[in-house]
Amino acid sequence: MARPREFDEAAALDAAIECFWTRGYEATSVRDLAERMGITGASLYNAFGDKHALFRRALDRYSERGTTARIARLEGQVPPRQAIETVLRDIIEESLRDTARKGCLVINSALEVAPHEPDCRQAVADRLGRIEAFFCRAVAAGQADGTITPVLPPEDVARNLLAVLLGIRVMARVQPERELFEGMLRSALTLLGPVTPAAG
Amino acid sequence: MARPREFDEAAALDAAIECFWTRGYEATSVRDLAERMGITGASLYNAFGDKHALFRRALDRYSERGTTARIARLEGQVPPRQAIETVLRDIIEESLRDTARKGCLVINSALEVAPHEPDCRQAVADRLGRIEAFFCRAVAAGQADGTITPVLPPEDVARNLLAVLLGIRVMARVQPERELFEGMLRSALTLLGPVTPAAG
DNA sequence: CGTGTTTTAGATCGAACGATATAAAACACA
DNA sequence: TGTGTTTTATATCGTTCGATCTAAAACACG
Repeated sequence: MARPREFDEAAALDAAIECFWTRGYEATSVRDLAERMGITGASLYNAFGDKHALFRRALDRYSERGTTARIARLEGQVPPRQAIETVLRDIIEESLRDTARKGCLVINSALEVAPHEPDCRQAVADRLGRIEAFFCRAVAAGQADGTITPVLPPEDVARNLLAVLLGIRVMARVQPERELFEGMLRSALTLLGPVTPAAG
Repeated sequence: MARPREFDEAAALDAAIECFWTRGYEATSVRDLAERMGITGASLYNAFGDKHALFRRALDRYSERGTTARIARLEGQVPPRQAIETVLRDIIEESLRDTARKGCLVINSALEVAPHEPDCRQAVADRLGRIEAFFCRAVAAGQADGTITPVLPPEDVARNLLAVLLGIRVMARVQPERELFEGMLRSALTLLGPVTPAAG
């Protein structure tokens, strides 16, 4: 019983994601956002509240469609070792295609926004915790079915895999290089043991 | 043959480092900087040029006294394996004491500033490249004297160690936890092989 | 076809931004 | 003790910031 929205909220959020992703939170102005979202400043404030609330919406939307979503699709569908490797290889390829050096919005926000905003910090910590937990479950599953060596605790292997993921995301914003990324991954995969567990 | 400086440039730069380190580049205003540096805006611009030039000076000064300096002091003085472990353990302890979640200025700048400013990107890439090169030299030296297993190429081990360093620095800004940091390190050190190479 | 409600567009708010102009103050050198 | 030069302090400069006001436009409902 009122005038309807003239813009697609999802598309507008995608445009906001693009802005925050590329330039960061502080360097993105509300005028930048409104222009890229194809709406006026008044509509932006009417629909989303303020800049910070819009950022939270953008961060949440990005999170739902990022690595966490890929993990949900892979886990249980492919063997654990392959799931781990696929997640990290996809991030490597994405980072090498990322000529604008956007990196990952969650991890960019981890450094720029999270330390000063408790709710963003919680959201970022939650996402990274889920990734670490996935790695841990996958390693444990691989150890259970014999495809991953049980000499290391799955928690520690998962932490190294998380470090590799974070390392790739950081270097993607500075100097994306295939050999660097694949070297990080190769050594981490060594922690899983030989690919085919040679029986005797 | 003129009026002398009334402020200590080094101390002023330290104050500027503190500002950029804690709040980041964009969120730090020139007025914040001048106040913390104990000088007026006019003196700041007269002495340093503009905000970006001051940031570069601060980043350079920080870099000279950070991990790179510690590496220079350790390398050649202690066994390679111990040098690697000391560097990373120091970063872990520093991160756990870092209640303000400042992390590392170089890596914070890697995400916020480097993608958009070629000269900062070059400076950051140079610093991280030096750290990776140190890890590589240390692993190679350890392999040469038999204290590090030669089954992995030193380049790849160095890349994983760099990823662990970056991972610690990222998580230090979000959620510093000893078990996470030490788990990253433990698994990376596994790549070096057993501490005492058991003969037969 | 009014009435009520929300969204739109455009103008603009006060505050803060990076940076500068001006002139007095503090030195080196003659 | 003048002269030249740099640094200092104060008061801004014009711009942009995040956010809001006003009123017209667009719908649902009666």
